Amino acid sequence: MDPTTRTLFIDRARIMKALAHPTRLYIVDAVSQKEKCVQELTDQIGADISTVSKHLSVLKNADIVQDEKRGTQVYYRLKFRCVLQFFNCVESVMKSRDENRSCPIP
Amino acid sequence: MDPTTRTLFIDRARIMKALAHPTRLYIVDAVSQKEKCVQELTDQIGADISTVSKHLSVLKNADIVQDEKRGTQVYYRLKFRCVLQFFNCVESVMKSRDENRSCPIP
DNA sequence: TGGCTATTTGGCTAAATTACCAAATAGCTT
DNA sequence: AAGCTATTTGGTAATTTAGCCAAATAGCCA
Repeated sequence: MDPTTRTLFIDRARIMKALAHPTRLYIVDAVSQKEKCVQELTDQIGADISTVSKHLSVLKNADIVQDEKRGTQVYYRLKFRCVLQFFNCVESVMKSRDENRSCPIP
Repeated sequence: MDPTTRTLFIDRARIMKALAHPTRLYIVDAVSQKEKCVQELTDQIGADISTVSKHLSVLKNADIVQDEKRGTQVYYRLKFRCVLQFFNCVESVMKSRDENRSCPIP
């Protein structure tokens, strides 16, 4: 594979990786409707706040979310709405898996 | 977070994880146009064939690709075209990163 | 300034992922 | 059956990731 192509796919994977964790997918969903601060998200998720903060920084480094400091709080919101379309497709894939799981016995 | 929601996001993440690797993203792209056998993909990728085979099985277990054995060869093809839309969005995200990287000096 | 709240960072351990080699399996073909 | 080709599986070492705790930082407000 030529170096340019290689780099392209490495870069794409970097962004996909940022989305490849349940907590981070939850965050994307949560901040898509309305900006949320770290504490709010932590309450909903139920993990250590440092853990949530780190997940947020992963998403931020991938340019998937945007942050804005207001007072002592930091609010996060989704930067690219198109990420939400992923869910539709993922849902289709999950559905097909469910359908194939059925094993009718005569 | 309630257990049902938790499960939903874990399941979604399972599929995203399957897509979170440069080689696997390359494979998705490659088999989207035309089915390919393991050897063909291996030639293009330039890794050990066992490595490629394992990547393929990750994609297959996530229901992203489909395989079909013909003779001694196994052909893989994309099962859900919608996965290709991911690339468009990922490209947008990458573009925004590039734009912000420019640091004009007066 | 000192105290308070919100968030991030550092350090550490446990778990997951990846790549390669070697060996096993599967399906021709002679 | 024996040999050949294509693919998968098992084993292993190196790297990455995730989570928690503790400590550091940042911005308010008295």
